[in-house]
This record gives sequence, C-alpha cells and structure tokens, in this order.
Amino acid sequence: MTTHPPVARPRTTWQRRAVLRAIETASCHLAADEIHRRLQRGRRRIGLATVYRALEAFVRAGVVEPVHIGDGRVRYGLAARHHDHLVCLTCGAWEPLEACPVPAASGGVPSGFAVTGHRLEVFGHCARCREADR
Amino acid sequence: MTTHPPVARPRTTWQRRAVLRAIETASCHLAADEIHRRLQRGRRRIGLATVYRALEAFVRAGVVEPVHIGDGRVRYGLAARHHDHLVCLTCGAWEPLEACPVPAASGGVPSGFAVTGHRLEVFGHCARCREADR
DNA sequence: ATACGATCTGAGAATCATTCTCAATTAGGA
DNA sequence: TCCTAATTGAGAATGATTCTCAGATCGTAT
Repeated sequence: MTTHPPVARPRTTWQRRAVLRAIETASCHLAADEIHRRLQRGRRRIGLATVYRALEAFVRAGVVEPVHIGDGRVRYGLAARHHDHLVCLTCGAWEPLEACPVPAASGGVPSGFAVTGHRLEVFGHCARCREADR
Repeated sequence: MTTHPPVARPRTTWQRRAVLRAIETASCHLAADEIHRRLQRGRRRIGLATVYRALEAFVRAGVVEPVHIGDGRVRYGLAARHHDHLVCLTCGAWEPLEACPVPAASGGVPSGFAVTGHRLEVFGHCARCREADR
C-alpha cells in the first residue's frame, strides 16, 4: 500500500512565512500580538488567530520555542538559539544570561533520553530593586 | 531615626496561612484554582481573588515559586524545593530531574543580582517515544 | 484591653491572552 | 486545470488573572 499515514502536512502560506520572518528578524522574543502588530505594517492584513495558528505549527515542528516570562503572555523565539534568563521577582525584569551555567553533558538525565536543548531561568532580585527596597 | 521605610508589611491572616499550607502539603505544584478548590473543603470560605493575592505576596517574598508548564495557567510550589525537569517534546511528558546540573554558584549572573533560585528544563525525546518513532 | 488607621478580604465585574467557529479562500498533488 | 483538505479572517467564546470597592481585620500605639 502506498497511502501515507493520515498525518496533516503543513502548507506554506505567505502568512506563515511572514510570521517566521518576524521571529527571525526580531532582536528579542516576541509575543503573538507583537508579531501581529508588526505584520500589520505590511500591505496585506493578517489575522491574529492566524498568527497564533502559525506559532502553534512552528512550535509543534520544533522550529520555534515558547517562553514564559511571567507577564501573562507567551513569547516566541527561534528554537535554535540559546535561552537562559535572569528574572527579577520584584520588578519582573527579564534579561538574557550570557554565560550558560549548564554543563553540556547534563547530569541526572536518564540514559534513554535524547537531549535536544534546555532552558534555564535564574530567579532573584536585581540590584535596582534591592536598592529601592531598603 | 526610628521610622521604618514606607514598605508595605504583609499581614498574617488565616487565609494566607491556609494558602501556604495547601502548597506545603501538596504532592505537586498547584494552580490557583486548585488551591482555591481545596480550601473550599474547609469550614470557612476563601475567595479566589484572595488566593491570587496571597500567591502574589508569597512569590514576591520569595517563599513560593511560580512555574509555567504551558497549559495556560501558572502553578505554584515552595521555592525551597528544587525544580528541574525533563520535558519530552514528542509526548509532552514532564518529570522531575533528580540531580541538578546547575552549579550552585551560577556563572554569568551580574554581581548586584541576588539569586534566590532557578528552574531548569531539559528538552528532548524520551526513550519510549524514540522507540515508538522508529 | 481599646482605638484607629492601614491592610486585607469577598464577590463579581473587567481585562486580556488565547482558542474556537464557520464560511470563504487557497495550496498543492493528481 | 481540478479537486479536496488545509488555511484564513473576523469576531465570538473561553478561561485565567486582575481590578473595584465597601466592609472586615490585623497590629501598633494608647
């Protein structure tokens, strides 16, 4: 038999290309509505629901990675990039951590598990908030 | 001068004690509405908004730690406990990582930043999914 | 113990991100 | 080109979280 499994094959549309391009060219992670707003600047309109659907497809495909920074909305970035962050529990500031403190060979991971990446968030209070708090 | 800074000093109320106790006695992370539901079982009623406010206060105080697992709601656990996880990108399985691969002295953190904790998520594909995928 | 002011609470409305609905459009293989 | 399933847009629906405000309560000073 030649029939392939009933798996949905994603289509290539200008909308999805636009969403991916927006993420690729962004200097930081973008929330869905930010991507949507940026795309409104072009000639053709794109619906917010479409942006969400495209993001869902990319995340499922492993191309894009969702990140929660605690402000109530999800941000998206290329999965290939490295994402470790510093989060201030007082003001909510969220900034990338340059040096990655996670050893390449992650200890404690079961032998059968194939590691493809990781995300580290370091919590605490930033200098500014500690200063203001005293 | 004896006057203390105009910083809000949190009060101890039975509601906050109940919320903290619910988190402490839980076997896993709880979402706000789960905590609320558990507390409804007691004699006295407690409002959902109060649960959220208590959680906010505890998170700000560094006692409780919020965790996003991607289902659209935030879960809470004691900050003292360690929370590193293994996430399978294929089946979505999410399990605690016993050994913590993150060095105690997190490198790359600015000197002014007071670290109170961290969260690590290691992505990949579990043995079971890799087996089923071939 | 009592008084008083600041903080906290409850209930429901309001907000906001995300998902769903459905008719119309479109990608892409035959 | 044709056909069909996948995709889209607009707005409604959903669901988590936050806000509002009057009344209850905590904790310090008296």
